[in-house]
Amino acid sequence: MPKSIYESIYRDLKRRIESDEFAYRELLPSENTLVQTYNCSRNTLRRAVGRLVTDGYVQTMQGKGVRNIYRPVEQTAFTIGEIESFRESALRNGQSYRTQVLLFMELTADEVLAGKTGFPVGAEIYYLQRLHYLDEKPLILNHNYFLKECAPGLTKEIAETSIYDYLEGTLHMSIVNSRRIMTVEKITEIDEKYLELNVEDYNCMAVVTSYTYNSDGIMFEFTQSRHRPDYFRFQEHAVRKG
Amino acid sequence: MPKSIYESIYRDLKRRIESDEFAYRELLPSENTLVQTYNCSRNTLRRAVGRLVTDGYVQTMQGKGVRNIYRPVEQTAFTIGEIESFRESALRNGQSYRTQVLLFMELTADEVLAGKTGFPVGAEIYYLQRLHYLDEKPLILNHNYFLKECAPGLTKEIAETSIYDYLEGTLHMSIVNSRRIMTVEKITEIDEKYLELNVEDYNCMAVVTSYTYNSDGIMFEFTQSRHRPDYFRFQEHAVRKG
DNA sequence: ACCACAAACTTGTTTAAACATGTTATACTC
DNA sequence: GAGTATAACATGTTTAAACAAGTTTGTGGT
Repeated sequence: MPKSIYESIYRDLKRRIESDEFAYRELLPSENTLVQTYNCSRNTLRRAVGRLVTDGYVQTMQGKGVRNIYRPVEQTAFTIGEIESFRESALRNGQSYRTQVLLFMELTADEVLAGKTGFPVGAEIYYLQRLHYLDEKPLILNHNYFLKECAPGLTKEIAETSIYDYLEGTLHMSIVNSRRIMTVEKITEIDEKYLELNVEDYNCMAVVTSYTYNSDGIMFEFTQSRHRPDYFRFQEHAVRKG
Repeated sequence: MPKSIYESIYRDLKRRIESDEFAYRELLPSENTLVQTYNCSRNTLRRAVGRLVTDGYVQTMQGKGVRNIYRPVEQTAFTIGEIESFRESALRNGQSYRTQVLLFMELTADEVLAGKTGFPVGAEIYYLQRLHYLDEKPLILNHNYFLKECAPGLTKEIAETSIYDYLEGTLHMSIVNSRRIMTVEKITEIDEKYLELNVEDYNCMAVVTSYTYNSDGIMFEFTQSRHRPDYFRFQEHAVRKG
Protein backbone atom coordinates (compact mmCIF):
# COMPACT_ATOMS: atom_id res chain seq x y z
CA MET A 1 0.00 0.00 0.00
CA PRO A 2 2.71 2.53 0.80
CA LYS A 3 3.73 4.13 -2.45
CA SER A 4 7.23 5.10 -1.42
CA ILE A 5 10.20 3.48 0.23
CA TYR A 6 10.57 6.02 3.00
CA GLU A 7 6.95 5.61 3.95
CA SER A 8 7.18 1.85 4.25
CA ILE A 9 10.30 2.22 6.40
CA TYR A 10 8.52 4.84 8.49
CA ARG A 11 5.58 2.51 9.04
CA ASP A 12 7.77 -0.41 9.89
CA LEU A 13 9.82 1.53 12.42
CA LYS A 14 6.64 2.95 13.90
CA ARG A 15 5.19 -0.51 14.23
CA ARG A 16 8.38 -1.81 15.82
CA ILE A 17 8.39 1.02 18.34
CA GLU A 18 4.71 0.59 19.17
CA SER A 19 5.22 -3.14 19.69
CA ASP A 20 7.84 -2.44 22.34
CA GLU A 21 10.77 -3.78 20.34
CA PHE A 22 12.79 -0.92 21.81
CA ALA A 23 12.59 -0.04 25.47
CA TYR A 24 11.53 3.44 26.50
CA ARG A 25 14.57 5.75 26.37
CA GLU A 26 16.61 3.10 24.56
CA LEU A 27 18.64 4.07 21.49
CA LEU A 28 17.54 2.78 18.11
CA PRO A 29 20.12 1.17 15.83
CA SER A 30 22.33 3.74 14.16
CA GLU A 31 21.59 5.15 10.72
CA ASN A 32 24.26 3.03 9.14
CA THR A 33 22.82 -0.11 10.69
CA LEU A 34 19.29 0.73 9.61
CA VAL A 35 20.47 1.58 6.12
CA GLN A 36 21.80 -1.95 5.86
CA THR A 37 18.65 -3.42 7.42
CA TYR A 38 16.33 -1.71 4.96
CA ASN A 39 18.78 -1.71 2.09
CA CYS A 40 18.17 1.93 1.26
CA SER A 41 20.11 5.15 1.07
CA ARG A 42 20.88 7.24 4.12
CA ASN A 43 18.66 10.05 2.88
CA THR A 44 15.65 7.82 2.56
CA LEU A 45 16.17 6.38 6.00
CA ARG A 46 16.61 9.84 7.51
CA ARG A 47 13.36 10.91 5.93
CA ALA A 48 11.54 8.08 7.67
CA VAL A 49 13.19 8.89 10.99
CA GLY A 50 12.35 12.56 10.52
CA ARG A 51 8.67 11.71 10.46
CA LEU A 52 9.02 9.70 13.64
CA VAL A 53 10.54 12.79 15.24
CA THR A 54 7.63 15.04 14.31
CA ASP A 55 5.27 12.32 15.47
CA GLY A 56 6.95 12.41 18.87
CA TYR A 57 8.06 8.79 18.66
CA VAL A 58 11.80 9.36 18.80
CA GLN A 59 14.27 12.09 19.57
CA THR A 60 17.50 12.48 17.64
CA MET A 61 20.68 13.58 19.37
CA GLN A 62 23.61 14.63 17.26
CA GLY A 63 26.62 12.51 17.96
CA LYS A 64 24.69 10.18 20.24
CA GLY A 65 21.88 8.45 18.40
CA VAL A 66 18.13 8.22 18.17
CA ARG A 67 16.22 7.72 21.38
CA ASN A 68 12.84 6.05 21.70
CA ILE A 69 10.53 8.36 23.67
CA TYR A 70 7.25 6.74 22.65
CA ARG A 71 4.60 6.39 25.32
CA PRO A 72 1.38 4.56 24.56
CA VAL A 73 -1.55 6.89 24.10
CA GLU A 74 -4.42 6.68 26.52
CA GLN A 75 -7.79 5.64 25.17
CA THR A 76 -10.25 8.20 23.80
CA ALA A 77 -7.36 10.52 22.99
CA PHE A 78 -7.69 12.34 19.72
CA THR A 79 -4.23 12.52 18.29
CA ILE A 80 -3.72 15.83 16.68
CA GLY A 81 -1.28 16.50 13.85
CA GLU A 82 -3.24 14.28 11.55
CA ILE A 83 -6.65 14.65 10.06
CA GLU A 84 -8.64 11.84 11.51
CA SER A 85 -12.35 11.44 11.28
CA PHE A 86 -14.40 10.47 14.28
CA ARG A 87 -14.92 7.06 12.79
CA GLU A 88 -11.23 6.48 12.12
CA SER A 89 -10.44 7.56 15.64
CA ALA A 90 -13.02 5.21 17.11
CA LEU A 91 -11.75 2.32 15.00
CA ARG A 92 -8.19 2.99 16.10
CA ASN A 93 -9.23 2.78 19.72
CA GLY A 94 -11.37 -0.28 19.15
CA GLN A 95 -14.55 1.35 20.36
CA SER A 96 -18.05 1.11 19.03
CA TYR A 97 -19.31 4.22 17.33
CA ARG A 98 -22.48 5.47 15.78
CA THR A 99 -23.48 8.65 14.03
CA GLN A 100 -26.94 10.14 14.12
CA VAL A 101 -27.90 12.81 11.61
CA LEU A 102 -30.02 15.40 13.39
CA LEU A 103 -30.34 17.78 10.48
CA PHE A 104 -29.59 17.68 6.78
CA MET A 105 -30.33 20.71 4.66
CA GLU A 106 -29.07 22.81 1.81
CA LEU A 107 -28.58 26.53 2.06
CA THR A 108 -26.91 29.45 0.37
CA ALA A 109 -24.21 31.34 2.20
CA ASP A 110 -25.34 34.81 3.21
CA GLU A 111 -23.00 37.44 4.59
CA VAL A 112 -23.29 36.22 8.16
CA LEU A 113 -22.49 32.63 7.29
CA ALA A 114 -19.74 33.67 4.90
CA GLY A 115 -18.11 35.76 7.60
CA LYS A 116 -18.31 32.93 10.10
CA THR A 117 -17.17 30.11 7.84
CA GLY A 118 -14.98 31.73 5.21
CA PHE A 119 -17.08 30.48 2.31
CA PRO A 120 -17.80 33.05 -0.38
CA VAL A 121 -21.19 34.80 -0.26
CA GLY A 122 -23.69 32.97 -2.43
CA ALA A 123 -21.97 29.59 -2.18
CA GLU A 124 -24.23 26.54 -2.16
CA ILE A 125 -23.78 24.68 1.10
CA TYR A 126 -24.81 21.40 2.71
CA TYR A 127 -25.47 22.02 6.37
CA LEU A 128 -25.56 19.05 8.73
CA GLN A 129 -25.94 18.53 12.41
CA ARG A 130 -24.58 15.19 13.49
CA LEU A 131 -24.36 13.50 16.84
CA HIS A 132 -21.49 11.06 17.40
CA TYR A 133 -21.82 8.23 19.88
CA LEU A 134 -18.90 6.35 21.33
CA ASP A 135 -19.87 3.18 23.14
CA GLU A 136 -23.50 4.38 22.97
CA LYS A 137 -22.70 7.62 24.77
CA PRO A 138 -23.28 10.88 22.84
CA LEU A 139 -19.94 12.70 22.94
CA ILE A 140 -19.71 15.11 20.05
CA LEU A 141 -22.21 17.37 18.37
CA ASN A 142 -20.97 18.40 14.94
CA HIS A 143 -22.08 21.29 12.79
CA ASN A 144 -20.79 20.53 9.30
CA TYR A 145 -20.82 22.89 6.35
CA PHE A 146 -19.74 21.38 3.02
CA LEU A 147 -19.29 23.23 -0.24
CA LYS A 148 -21.92 21.58 -2.44
CA GLU A 149 -19.74 22.00 -5.49
CA CYS A 150 -17.02 19.84 -3.89
CA ALA A 151 -19.32 17.27 -2.33
CA PRO A 152 -22.11 16.73 -4.90
CA GLY A 153 -24.68 14.07 -4.17
CA LEU A 154 -24.17 14.02 -0.43
CA THR A 155 -27.12 12.41 1.30
CA LYS A 156 -28.34 11.83 4.81
CA GLU A 157 -27.51 8.14 4.42
CA ILE A 158 -23.92 8.87 3.54
CA ALA A 159 -23.65 11.27 6.45
CA GLU A 160 -24.74 8.49 8.78
CA THR A 161 -21.78 6.33 7.86
CA SER A 162 -18.74 8.24 6.67
CA ILE A 163 -18.62 11.43 4.67
CA TYR A 164 -14.88 11.13 4.22
CA ASP A 165 -15.18 7.66 2.70
CA TYR A 166 -17.61 9.16 0.21
CA LEU A 167 -15.41 12.12 -0.60
CA GLU A 168 -12.23 10.12 -0.96
CA GLY A 169 -13.57 6.78 -2.17
CA THR A 170 -16.44 7.77 -4.45
CA LEU A 171 -15.63 11.33 -5.45
CA HIS A 172 -11.88 10.71 -5.42
CA MET A 173 -11.24 13.97 -3.70
CA SER A 174 -8.02 14.15 -1.79
CA ILE A 175 -8.15 15.92 1.52
CA VAL A 176 -4.90 17.63 2.21
CA ASN A 177 -4.81 19.86 5.19
CA SER A 178 -6.84 21.41 7.89
CA ARG A 179 -6.62 24.39 10.20
CA ARG A 180 -8.10 23.84 13.63
CA ILE A 181 -8.88 26.20 16.44
CA MET A 182 -9.79 25.04 19.90
CA THR A 183 -11.75 27.13 22.32
CA VAL A 184 -13.97 26.73 25.37
CA GLU A 185 -17.52 27.92 24.96
CA LYS A 186 -20.77 28.09 26.87
CA ILE A 187 -23.17 25.21 26.51
CA THR A 188 -26.26 25.92 24.45
CA GLU A 189 -29.67 24.37 24.85
CA ILE A 190 -29.12 22.06 21.92
CA ASP A 191 -25.85 20.84 23.44
CA GLU A 192 -27.58 20.23 26.73
CA LYS A 193 -30.34 18.30 25.05
CA TYR A 194 -28.35 16.04 22.75
CA LEU A 195 -25.19 15.53 24.73
CA GLU A 196 -27.18 14.80 27.87
CA LEU A 197 -25.40 17.46 29.83
CA ASN A 198 -26.48 19.23 32.95
CA VAL A 199 -25.73 22.94 33.24
CA GLU A 200 -25.49 22.53 37.00
CA ASP A 201 -22.60 20.18 36.34
CA TYR A 202 -20.76 21.64 33.36
CA ASN A 203 -21.78 24.95 31.84
CA CYS A 204 -19.16 25.01 29.10
CA MET A 205 -17.53 22.65 26.63
CA ALA A 206 -14.62 22.18 24.26
CA VAL A 207 -15.18 23.45 20.74
CA VAL A 208 -12.96 22.58 17.80
CA THR A 209 -13.47 24.74 14.73
CA SER A 210 -11.85 23.43 11.59
CA TYR A 211 -11.29 24.65 8.06
CA THR A 212 -10.41 21.82 5.67
CA TYR A 213 -8.83 22.14 2.23
CA ASN A 214 -8.71 19.73 -0.68
CA SER A 215 -5.81 19.17 -3.05
CA ASP A 216 -6.92 22.05 -5.26
CA GLY A 217 -6.42 24.39 -2.34
CA ILE A 218 -10.13 24.98 -1.97
CA MET A 219 -11.67 25.14 1.48
CA PHE A 220 -14.54 22.74 1.07
CA GLU A 221 -15.49 22.10 4.69
CA PHE A 222 -16.13 24.19 7.75
CA THR A 223 -16.93 22.27 10.88
CA GLN A 224 -17.61 23.12 14.46
CA SER A 225 -17.27 20.15 16.79
CA ARG A 226 -18.75 20.57 20.22
CA HIS A 227 -17.32 18.05 22.66
CA ARG A 228 -18.62 16.83 25.99
CA PRO A 229 -16.10 18.37 28.38
CA ASP A 230 -15.71 15.33 30.62
CA TYR A 231 -14.69 13.11 27.69
CA PHE A 232 -12.69 15.60 25.70
CA ARG A 233 -9.00 14.96 25.40
CA PHE A 234 -6.59 16.26 22.81
CA GLN A 235 -3.02 15.12 22.55
CA GLU A 236 -0.29 16.93 20.70
CA HIS A 237 3.43 16.82 20.24
CA ALA A 238 5.59 19.88 19.72
CA VAL A 239 9.19 20.21 18.59
CA ARG A 240 11.26 23.24 19.43
CA LYS A 241 12.92 24.64 16.39
CA GLY A 242 16.32 26.21 16.83
CA MET B 1 21.36 33.82 13.44
CA PRO B 2 20.00 30.91 11.39
CA LYS B 3 22.70 28.28 11.37
CA SER B 4 21.68 26.63 8.14
CA ILE B 5 20.83 27.65 4.62
CA TYR B 6 17.46 25.93 4.51
CA GLU B 7 16.40 27.66 7.70
CA SER B 8 17.24 31.11 6.42
CA ILE B 9 15.34 30.39 3.22
CA TYR B 10 12.44 29.08 5.27
CA ARG B 11 12.40 32.24 7.35
CA ASP B 12 12.62 34.50 4.34
CA LEU B 13 9.79 32.76 2.51
CA LYS B 14 7.71 32.81 5.68
CA ARG B 15 8.32 36.53 6.07
CA ARG B 16 7.42 37.16 2.45
CA ILE B 17 4.19 35.21 2.80
CA GLU B 18 3.28 36.96 6.04
CA SER B 19 3.93 40.34 4.47
CA ASP B 20 1.37 39.60 1.74
CA GLU B 21 3.88 39.42 -1.07
CA PHE B 22 1.78 36.57 -2.46
CA ALA B 23 -1.98 36.79 -2.61
CA TYR B 24 -4.08 34.19 -0.81
CA ARG B 25 -4.43 31.11 -3.07
CA GLU B 26 -1.75 32.44 -5.43
CA LEU B 27 1.02 30.14 -6.60
CA LEU B 28 4.54 30.77 -5.38
CA PRO B 29 7.40 30.88 -7.88
CA SER B 30 8.41 27.40 -9.03
CA GLU B 31 11.20 25.43 -7.40
CA ASN B 32 13.56 26.17 -10.27
CA THR B 33 12.90 29.89 -9.98
CA LEU B 34 13.41 29.90 -6.23
CA VAL B 35 16.57 27.84 -6.56
CA GLN B 36 17.96 30.61 -8.73
CA THR B 37 16.67 33.30 -6.38
CA TYR B 38 18.32 31.80 -3.33
CA ASN B 39 21.25 30.31 -5.19
CA CYS B 40 20.92 26.96 -3.49
CA SER B 41 20.30 23.36 -4.45
CA ARG B 42 16.84 22.02 -5.12
CA ASN B 43 17.01 19.77 -2.07
CA THR B 44 17.74 22.66 0.24
CA LEU B 45 14.92 24.72 -1.18
CA ARG B 46 12.49 21.82 -0.92
CA ARG B 47 13.44 21.38 2.70
CA ALA B 48 12.47 25.00 3.40
CA VAL B 49 9.20 24.62 1.52
CA GLY B 50 8.50 21.38 3.38
CA ARG B 51 8.53 23.27 6.65
CA LEU B 52 6.13 25.83 5.29
CA VAL B 53 3.80 22.95 4.42
CA THR B 54 3.80 21.53 7.93
CA ASP B 55 3.33 25.06 9.25
CA GLY B 56 0.20 25.35 7.14
CA TYR B 57 1.55 28.29 5.15
CA VAL B 58 1.51 26.65 1.73
CA GLN B 59 0.16 23.59 -0.01
CA THR B 60 2.11 21.76 -2.67
CA MET B 61 0.39 20.22 -5.69
CA GLN B 62 2.30 17.84 -7.86
CA GLY B 63 2.47 19.08 -11.42
CA LYS B 64 0.86 22.39 -10.53
CA GLY B 65 2.90 24.34 -8.06
CA VAL B 66 2.92 25.63 -4.50
CA ARG B 67 -0.14 27.50 -3.33
CA ASN B 68 -0.18 30.13 -0.62
CA ILE B 69 -2.92 29.26 1.91
CA TYR B 70 -1.70 31.47 4.73
CA ARG B 71 -4.31 33.32 6.73
CA PRO B 72 -3.24 35.80 9.40
CA VAL B 73 -3.65 34.49 12.92
CA GLU B 74 -5.94 36.30 15.28
CA GLN B 75 -4.40 37.87 18.34
CA THR B 76 -4.02 35.93 21.61
CA ALA B 77 -3.83 32.71 19.65
CA PHE B 78 -1.32 30.25 20.95
CA THR B 79 0.16 28.58 17.94
CA ILE B 80 0.68 24.96 18.61
CA GLY B 81 3.30 22.79 16.95
CA GLU B 82 6.08 24.77 18.53
CA ILE B 83 7.18 25.08 22.08
CA GLU B 84 6.58 28.66 22.95
CA SER B 85 6.74 30.14 26.39
CA PHE B 86 4.09 32.51 27.60
CA ARG B 87 6.56 35.36 27.34
CA GLU B 88 7.57 34.51 23.78
CA SER B 89 3.94 34.29 22.81
CA ALA B 90 3.14 37.66 24.35
CA LEU B 91 6.13 39.27 22.66
CA ARG B 92 5.09 37.86 19.32
CA ASN B 93 1.66 39.39 19.69
CA GLY B 94 3.04 42.69 20.92
CA GLN B 95 1.20 42.53 24.21
CA SER B 96 2.33 43.48 27.68
CA TYR B 97 2.91 40.55 29.98
CA ARG B 98 3.79 39.99 33.59
CA THR B 99 4.39 36.92 35.70
CA GLN B 100 3.63 36.69 39.39
CA VAL B 101 5.11 33.86 41.44
CA LEU B 102 2.49 32.69 43.91
CA LEU B 103 4.47 29.81 45.34
CA PHE B 104 8.05 28.63 45.16
CA MET B 105 9.05 25.51 47.06
CA GLU B 106 11.17 22.40 46.89
CA LEU B 107 9.79 18.94 47.42
CA THR B 108 10.56 15.29 46.93
CA ALA B 109 8.38 13.25 44.64
CA ASP B 110 6.27 10.73 46.53
CA GLU B 111 4.28 8.01 44.85
CA VAL B 112 1.27 10.20 44.24
CA LEU B 113 3.27 12.96 42.58
CA ALA B 114 5.36 10.48 40.63
CA GLY B 115 2.25 8.84 39.26
CA LYS B 116 0.76 12.16 38.31
CA THR B 117 3.84 13.72 36.75
CA GLY B 118 5.94 10.82 35.54
CA PHE B 119 8.96 11.80 37.61
CA PRO B 120 10.67 8.95 39.44
CA VAL B 121 9.82 8.47 43.11
CA GLY B 122 12.32 10.31 45.29
CA ALA B 123 13.23 12.89 42.67
CA GLU B 124 14.03 16.38 43.95
CA ILE B 125 11.55 18.84 42.49
CA TYR B 126 11.00 22.58 42.31
CA TYR B 127 7.31 23.28 42.56
CA LEU B 128 6.00 26.65 41.43
CA GLN B 129 2.67 28.29 41.08
CA ARG B 130 2.76 31.20 38.69
CA LEU B 131 0.14 33.61 37.49
CA HIS B 132 0.54 35.07 34.00
CA TYR B 133 -0.93 38.44 33.13
CA LEU B 134 -1.54 39.63 29.60
CA ASP B 135 -2.31 43.32 29.36
CA GLU B 136 -2.72 43.31 33.16
CA LYS B 137 -5.40 40.63 33.03
CA PRO B 138 -4.65 37.33 34.80
CA LEU B 139 -5.15 34.66 32.15
CA ILE B 140 -3.15 31.58 33.05
CA LEU B 141 -2.42 29.84 36.31
CA ASN B 142 0.57 27.55 35.96
CA HIS B 143 1.63 24.69 38.16
CA ASN B 144 5.26 23.97 37.25
CA TYR B 145 7.31 21.01 38.40
CA PHE B 146 10.99 21.09 37.45
CA LEU B 147 13.52 18.35 38.03
CA LYS B 148 15.98 20.05 40.39
CA GLU B 149 18.87 18.12 38.90
CA CYS B 150 18.19 19.67 35.50
CA ALA B 151 17.40 23.18 36.70
CA PRO B 152 19.84 23.81 39.57
CA GLY B 153 19.86 27.24 41.13
CA LEU B 154 16.35 28.17 40.08
CA THR B 155 15.05 31.06 42.17
CA LYS B 156 11.83 32.96 42.62
CA GLU B 157 13.41 35.95 40.87
CA ILE B 158 14.22 33.88 37.78
CA ALA B 159 10.72 32.45 37.79
CA GLU B 160 9.32 35.98 37.66
CA THR B 161 11.05 36.74 34.40
CA SER B 162 11.75 33.71 32.25
CA ILE B 163 12.65 30.21 33.34
CA TYR B 164 13.36 29.19 29.77
CA ASP B 165 15.89 32.01 29.31
CA TYR B 166 17.63 30.70 32.43
CA LEU B 167 17.59 27.08 31.29
CA GLU B 168 18.73 27.81 27.77
CA GLY B 169 20.86 30.91 28.27
CA THR B 170 22.55 30.27 31.62
CA LEU B 171 22.42 26.50 32.00
CA HIS B 172 22.79 25.89 28.27
CA MET B 173 20.16 23.23 28.32
CA SER B 174 18.46 22.63 25.05
CA ILE B 175 14.76 21.99 25.17
CA VAL B 176 13.76 19.65 22.45
CA ASN B 177 10.24 18.41 22.54
CA SER B 178 7.08 18.39 24.50
CA ARG B 179 3.97 16.26 24.77
CA ARG B 180 0.81 18.19 25.50
CA ILE B 181 -2.64 17.07 26.49
CA MET B 182 -5.60 19.39 26.51
CA THR B 183 -8.67 18.80 28.58
CA VAL B 184 -11.53 20.73 30.10
CA GLU B 185 -11.73 20.67 33.88
CA LYS B 186 -13.79 22.09 36.69
CA ILE B 187 -12.65 25.35 38.20
CA THR B 188 -11.10 25.11 41.64
CA GLU B 189 -11.18 27.70 44.37
CA ILE B 190 -7.66 28.78 43.65
CA ASP B 191 -8.52 29.28 39.96
CA GLU B 192 -11.54 31.33 40.93
CA LYS B 193 -9.50 33.47 43.23
CA TYR B 194 -6.50 34.26 41.09
CA LEU B 195 -8.02 34.26 37.62
CA GLU B 196 -10.89 36.45 38.83
CA LEU B 197 -13.47 34.00 37.61
CA ASN B 198 -17.05 33.62 38.68
CA VAL B 199 -18.45 30.11 38.95
CA GLU B 200 -21.88 31.47 38.06
CA ASP B 201 -20.35 32.49 34.75
CA TYR B 202 -17.90 29.75 33.88
CA ASN B 203 -17.54 26.65 36.00
CA CYS B 204 -14.82 24.98 33.95
CA MET B 205 -11.66 25.91 32.13
CA ALA B 206 -9.10 24.76 29.59
CA VAL B 207 -6.20 22.78 31.03
CA VAL B 208 -3.01 22.04 29.12
CA THR B 209 -0.82 19.37 30.67
CA SER B 210 2.66 19.16 29.25
CA TYR B 211 5.67 16.89 29.59
CA THR B 212 8.85 18.50 28.33
CA TYR B 213 12.09 16.75 27.44
CA ASN B 214 15.62 18.10 27.08
CA SER B 215 18.21 17.05 24.53
CA ASP B 216 19.34 14.16 26.72
CA GLY B 217 15.87 12.69 26.46
CA ILE B 218 15.12 13.40 30.10
CA MET B 219 11.72 14.70 31.09
CA PHE B 220 12.70 17.67 33.20
CA GLU B 221 9.42 19.56 33.37
CA PHE B 222 5.83 18.74 34.11
CA THR B 223 3.41 21.62 33.86
CA GLN B 224 -0.29 22.08 34.21
CA SER B 225 -1.51 25.31 32.67
CA ARG B 226 -4.98 26.38 33.67
CA HIS B 227 -6.42 28.89 31.23
CA ARG B 228 -9.27 31.36 31.62
CA PRO B 229 -11.87 29.82 29.29
CA ASP B 230 -12.99 33.09 27.71
CA TYR B 231 -9.47 33.96 26.57
CA PHE B 232 -8.25 30.50 25.68
CA ARG B 233 -7.54 29.83 22.04
CA PHE B 234 -5.37 27.14 20.52
CA GLN B 235 -4.56 26.98 16.85
CA GLU B 236 -3.22 23.98 15.05
CA HIS B 237 -2.55 22.77 11.56
CA ALA B 238 -2.85 19.18 10.43
CA VAL B 239 -1.69 17.46 7.27
CA ARG B 240 -3.32 14.30 6.03
CA LYS B 241 -0.77 11.67 5.27
CA GLY B 242 -1.49 9.29 2.42
C1' DA C 1 -13.04 23.77 -34.42
C1' DC C 2 -11.69 19.70 -32.36
C1' DC C 3 -8.84 15.92 -30.86
C1' DA C 4 -4.48 13.49 -30.10
C1' DC C 5 0.03 13.63 -29.00
C1' DA C 6 4.26 15.30 -27.64
C1' DA C 7 7.05 18.73 -25.40
C1' DA C 8 7.80 21.49 -21.58
C1' DC C 9 6.72 22.51 -17.52
C1' DT C 10 5.50 21.32 -12.38
C1' DT C 11 6.43 18.67 -7.80
C1' DG C 12 7.86 13.84 -5.77
C1' DT C 13 11.35 10.14 -4.77
C1' DT C 14 15.83 8.13 -4.46
C1' DT C 15 20.73 7.63 -4.62
C1' DA C 16 25.62 8.98 -3.84
C1' DA C 17 29.01 11.72 -2.10
C1' DA C 18 31.25 15.11 0.60
C1' DC C 19 31.77 17.82 4.49
C1' DA C 20 30.34 19.63 9.20
C1' DT C 21 29.65 18.91 13.99
C1' DG C 22 28.85 16.59 18.26
C1' DT C 23 29.97 12.28 21.33
C1' DT C 24 32.42 8.38 22.90
C1' DA C 25 35.95 5.13 23.35
C1' DT C 26 40.85 4.29 22.72
C1' DA C 27 45.50 5.01 23.18
C1' DC C 28 49.08 7.71 24.72
C1' DT C 29 51.64 10.74 27.66
C1' DC C 30 52.87 12.50 31.96
C1' DG D 1 45.95 7.09 37.70
C1' DA D 2 44.62 11.35 35.52
C1' DG D 3 44.36 13.98 31.83
C1' DT D 4 44.64 14.73 26.93
C1' DA D 5 44.91 14.08 22.13
C1' DT D 6 43.00 11.11 18.62
C1' DA D 7 40.40 7.96 16.08
C1' DA D 8 35.97 6.04 15.36
C1' DC D 9 31.28 6.75 15.18
C1' DA D 10 26.97 9.29 15.71
C1' DT D 11 23.68 12.69 13.44
C1' DG D 12 23.24 17.30 10.54
C1' DT D 13 23.69 19.92 6.14
C1' DT D 14 24.36 20.53 1.30
C1' DT D 15 25.04 19.48 -3.45
C1' DA D 16 24.32 16.97 -7.87
C1' DA D 17 22.10 13.91 -10.65
C1' DA D 18 18.64 10.91 -12.35
C1' DC D 19 14.18 9.28 -12.76
C1' DA D 20 9.00 9.25 -11.72
C1' DA D 21 4.59 11.24 -12.11
C1' DG D 22 1.11 14.85 -12.64
C1' DT D 23 -0.34 19.27 -15.35
C1' DT D 24 -0.24 22.60 -18.84
C1' DT D 25 0.94 24.18 -23.29
C1' DG D 26 1.74 23.92 -27.94
C1' DT D 27 1.88 21.45 -32.26
C1' DG D 28 -0.03 18.99 -35.92
C1' DG D 29 -3.53 16.58 -38.29
C1' DT D 30 -8.23 15.85 -39.49
